[in-house]
This record gives sequence, C-alpha cells and structure tokens, in this order.
Amino acid sequence: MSTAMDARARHLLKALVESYIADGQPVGSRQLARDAGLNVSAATVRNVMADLEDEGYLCAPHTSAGRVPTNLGYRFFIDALLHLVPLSPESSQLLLRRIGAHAPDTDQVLHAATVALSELTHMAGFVRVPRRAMRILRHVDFIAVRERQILAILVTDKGEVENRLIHTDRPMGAGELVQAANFFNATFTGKPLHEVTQSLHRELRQSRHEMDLILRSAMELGEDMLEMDEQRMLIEGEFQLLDLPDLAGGERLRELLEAVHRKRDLVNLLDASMLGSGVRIFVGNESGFAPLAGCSVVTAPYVLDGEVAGVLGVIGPMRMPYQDIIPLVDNTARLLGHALSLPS
Amino acid sequence: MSTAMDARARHLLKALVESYIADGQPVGSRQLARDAGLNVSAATVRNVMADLEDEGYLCAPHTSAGRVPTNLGYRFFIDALLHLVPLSPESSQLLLRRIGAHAPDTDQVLHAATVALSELTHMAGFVRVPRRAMRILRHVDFIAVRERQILAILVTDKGEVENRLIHTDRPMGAGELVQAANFFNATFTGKPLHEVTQSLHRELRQSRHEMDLILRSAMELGEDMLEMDEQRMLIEGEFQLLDLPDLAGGERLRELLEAVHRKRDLVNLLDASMLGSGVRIFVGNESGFAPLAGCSVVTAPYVLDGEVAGVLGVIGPMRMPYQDIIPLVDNTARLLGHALSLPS
DNA sequence: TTCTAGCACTCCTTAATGGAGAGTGCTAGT
DNA sequence: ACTAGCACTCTCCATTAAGGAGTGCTAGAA
Repeated sequence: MSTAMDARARHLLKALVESYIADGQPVGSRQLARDAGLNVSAATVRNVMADLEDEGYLCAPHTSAGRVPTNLGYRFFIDALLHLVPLSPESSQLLLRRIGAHAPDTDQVLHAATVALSELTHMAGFVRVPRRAMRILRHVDFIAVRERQILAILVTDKGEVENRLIHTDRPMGAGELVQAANFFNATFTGKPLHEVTQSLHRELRQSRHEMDLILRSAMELGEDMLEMDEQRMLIEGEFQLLDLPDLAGGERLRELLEAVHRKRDLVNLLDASMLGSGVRIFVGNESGFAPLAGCSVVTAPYVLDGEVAGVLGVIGPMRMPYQDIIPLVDNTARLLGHALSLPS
Repeated sequence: MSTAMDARARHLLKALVESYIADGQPVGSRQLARDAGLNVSAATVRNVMADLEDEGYLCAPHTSAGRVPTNLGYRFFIDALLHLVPLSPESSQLLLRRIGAHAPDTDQVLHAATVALSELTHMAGFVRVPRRAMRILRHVDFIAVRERQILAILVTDKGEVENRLIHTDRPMGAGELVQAANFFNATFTGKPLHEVTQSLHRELRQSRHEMDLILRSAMELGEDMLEMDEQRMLIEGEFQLLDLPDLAGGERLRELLEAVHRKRDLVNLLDASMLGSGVRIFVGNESGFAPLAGCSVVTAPYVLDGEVAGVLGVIGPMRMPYQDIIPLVDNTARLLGHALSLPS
C-alpha cells in the first residue's frame, strides 16, 4: 500500500471530481485521459484510478460505469485540491445591498441573509439566529390585557422584542403594574440578559415581593428568551432540495425535507460548528445525521460585537461548486455580522 | 341528451367515486357491477358509465382502463351524493385539547390549529390569521434604542404585539418619548385600529405636532399592521403534498410546493372564500389557480367576537375522504373561533 | 521499472417483441 | 330495458437482443 497520492494522482482526482460535480455522471478512464490535460493513455489512468479506489477516494457504481468520488474523495478534494474562486465584486455588492437593505431591524436582516444565501446558491440557505445571552436589557413593560391577564414585554438594546401573556390569580391594578415595571427597569436595565435572570433568581429567593408573580413571570420570559434561542433558525429554499438528482425522489427525499423543516437536529449540528472559526464543511454522513446522507452542509460562524453569535450556511448536494459556495458563505457571514453589529 | 342522472346512475357514480377515492385506481364496469350492490350486469353498468361520460362526470385515461371522476364528477359527488360522517367525540376532544391548550395566546392558538389540521388529515393545513381591523388598541410605547432610533410597540386588546424600529433625524429625549406615548395612549387607547389610523391621518394634516415624526411612524406601524394581515397565513404539513400520487413527482409538484410556500395567490383565493359562510370546497382547477390543478382545497371561515375574522382549511389530493375532512375542517373553524374569542 | 496497447469480459441501457389482462363498444337476443 | 357474447384496443410486464461503455489483465515498448 503505497502512501501514494503523487502529483499525477492528485491531478486526476481533481479532474475527476470537477467533472463529476459538473455532470453528475460517473467518469470513465477514457474521458478522464482525454480531459485531464495529462498526456497519458486511458490505460494508465485506469491504473491510477484503481489505486485511488483501493485507497477509498473513489468507487464504481457497478462494474462498467466509470467512477464517482466517495465521501473521502470529496473530503480530500476540498481540503487539498480546491482553488477557491473569490466572490465577484458584483455578487459581493448584491449581497451587501440585500443584507444591508433592512438594517437595523435584526429580524429582517436575518431573513434577508437567509433568502440571499438560498437564491445565490440555488440551494437551501439557513441562518442560526444570534444568541441573546449577552444582549443588554433595555426596557420592560407590563400591560393589563384583561382582568387577570398581563402582557409582559421585554426589549433589548438591539430593538428585539419578546412578549408573553401572564395569567395572575388576582386582578392587578394599573398602579401595581407600573410599580413592578419601574422596579424592574430601575434594577435591571442596562444589564445583560443572563445576568438579569440570575439576579432575579436570587432576588426571588430572598424576599417576598408584593409583585412576586409578575417578576417571576418576567424572569421566566427572560429565561425563555434565552432558551428559545436554542431552537430558532431561519431556513429558506428548502424546495431547492427537491431536485437533488441523487436522492431518487422517494422516501429519502421526504425524510430530508422533514428533518430540515423540523430543525432540531440541524441546530445541534450547527451549534457544534460554531466552536471553530471560518468555513466548515460536512460532506455526506460526516454530519452524523442520517437524513443528510448525500448532502453537504457548508457553514460559517458570524461575529456580532466581537462575539461569535451564530452560524449560517447552505445545504445542497455533495456535488456542489465548492469553489464558489465557500467564499459566498464566508462573505455572507462577514456581512451579516457587520450588519447586525452596532453602527458606530 | 336525457337530463339523466336517475337514481341508479347516481348510485353508480357514488360507488365509483368512493372506490376511486379509496384505491386511486380507475374503476371498470365489472368491478363496479360487483361492488355497487345493484343487481345488474357489467354491460348495463357500462351503458350507464358511457352516459355519465357523455355528460362529463367521468373520463377514461385511455381506451381500456376503467373510468375516473372528472372535476364535474367530484363536484356532483360532493354536492349531491356525499353523506358527511360526523366527527367522532374522540377526535373532537383531541382537537379541543390541542387548540385550547395554548389559549389565550393568539399566535400559539393559531399555530396549534394549523398543526392539528395537518396532522389529523395527513394533508397540508393552513390558517389565515384574523383580520385586525376591528382590534382595539390597548397600549403604545416608544422606547429609545439608540441615539436616533426609536422602537415603537403597539399592543392590542388580545395581547398581540407589533413593533417597529423608527429612525429619527435628531436625537429624542426620554421626556419627548414619554410625552408622545402619553398623548397617544390618552387619545387612542380603546379605539379600534382602523379608526386610530384614520384619526391620525386627520390629526397630522391639521396641526404640526412637536412629535410629528413619531406619530407618523406610529400611524404607519398601525397601517402596516392592518396591511400585513393581507399576507399572514400559517401553513403546516406542506410536505404531505409530496406523496400526492397524481402529480408525477416532477416539475408540477415543485410548482405546487413553491406556490403554497409563497402564499400570495393562496391568500387571494382564501379571502374570496371568506365571503360565504360554512365549508367551501374547490375541486381541482375550480380555484382558478394553476398550480392547484389536481388538488382540492377545503375551507371554512371562522368567527371571532361575532365577526368573520379569517379562514382555515386543508389542501390535499382531489381524491380525499371528503366525508371526514369536511366535518373536521368545519369543527376546527368553530373551535378556533371560540378559542380566540374573549373568554367571558 | 513504468507506461502503453490490445483484448476478452462484465454489466448497464435501450428498444423491440409478444403475450396476458382488463375494459370497452357494439350487436343480437331475451 | 336489460343481458350476453364477441371482437377490438390499449396498457403493462417480462423477455430478449443489440449496443456501448468501461474495466482488468497481460504482453510488449520506452
């Protein structure tokens, strides 16, 4: 077992993967010998291909059908053979316009980024929403909606609003609500959310406030706001996955779509990829998430006010034009982080 | 051309449609003669079927393949032959629990109803959100988020919250914001939204307020809230449409999914069906909306505080079990209206 | 050695063929 | 007005055959 992969083998592997990405057809020795630019015969190419197959980079769908990259083949291609194509200034401009158009409204910016990812790649695009643990509490309000029902509204420094209906055991007077809000704002405004919920925990344990119930609910709202983050993810262009030529329009396809729609498992995968920095690629089953077999996921974390706040990317077929997709995802992450960060 | 459709023809048409709904297979004369319960020969059945075909109720995919109901066939079946099966008490209970579980939070109730529709029918379920024109304004708040940026928050009597970032030309003091909010609340709280926006229009035309900008923005927010209704619709279970056996997994399917996802045209269709009362059914191209060819839409308007506020329903294959679906949609509309109306 | 050329073999793909089955329309008889 | 019989049509499926693409192997050339 030669540790192999000399220059010629690499060149051929590269040509093969590129050809397969372009056509989706298994590529045979004759075609490869012709197109690769090397001046070697098909027979020689065959020998090299046989070696590459032994080493797990290629496989043949059947005896006489040419060869196709394996997971490992893609992996090596991406890691060692790929030449990234920098994003064209036009695309870059377009991206900037689309993402910047809705600033500073966080939700709209996130949505725009998701749609842009999907449309520019013709694949499914997703954006994991920013974590809000570090967000600063700006304002809290309690509003009586009905006899025993209070609406708690919580606003962060980025203008994000979260609200929740609270049911109380007894009717609350307007004065009580104002008092509660005043106390809350005086005590907590300007502090990060995770600190607020902690402080509230302590506060509630120590003393019996008049307004225990309200405060407790507000705390729960705050906690939910943090926990809810665990779930929130935007996805657009799921239907682009419909014409993955590979997944033979059958049960697998539906599983994939439902899994993506459900988001839960995807979120776990993405959170893991927030730890590193820079673009990250999961080829096929590397994600360890069964329905994604046959797909690749390209992700990049984005930075908000100096902290990694979330991650975005695309889901598409394994044979995607990585050289274009990777810079695009990378740039989108950069632009999104920028658009969401405080305009100085 | 006998004006036809005697008792026997009706009976056979009914049996044929039911058989086709159950199997999805074109049904032939022999099978129909056997299963219909009538004691007539296949040849007789053939004659009747030929008549029904002449009159447009049936058609044959090809010379020797049995017959299939046409649009008109389904229409007649639904209008004249269908015996509704009342919703079982268990299903009714289940529905009630699922929809009631999240009351009184409007958004959650709507979502629960959508999911329930989808899951109980194994088709795509949708809920058009309630129109908010009649909603009463409960509270308005203006919060400074940054130097020249204000968050306007608007709350209705049902606890619905809408918010908007407003950019101002000059920095606003906290006092100004409080003053604006006070004015706004004193003047408009308790009035229906559509009245508020009208009054604001007048107000702004007459006098130059100090806080013109803020008020104008608030008005726009209110108007947007009303306009946005035009777009808001919840859909769940779109993927159930994947295994419509008819649409041959190809381009048509994708068009359908995208059209449903896009919502726009669907919303128009639904708004039209809010005018009538009771369950309404669009078979195939009756909706006049191309991508829906091959599908049926079953809708029912729901009533909120005595007014028709929205419409909900399901989208599925033309051959759906109407006798079960119709009562289910009907009941869901009733329960949803109830869950959203003021608990006395 | 390392590459090339040739050759036999395997396997998929496509098209053509032909029977089986199902259903119809028509006609004649009850 | 209904039924039975019959010839005909059309689809579906399995079988068959030809064609093509690609491989692995072996022997000879650089």
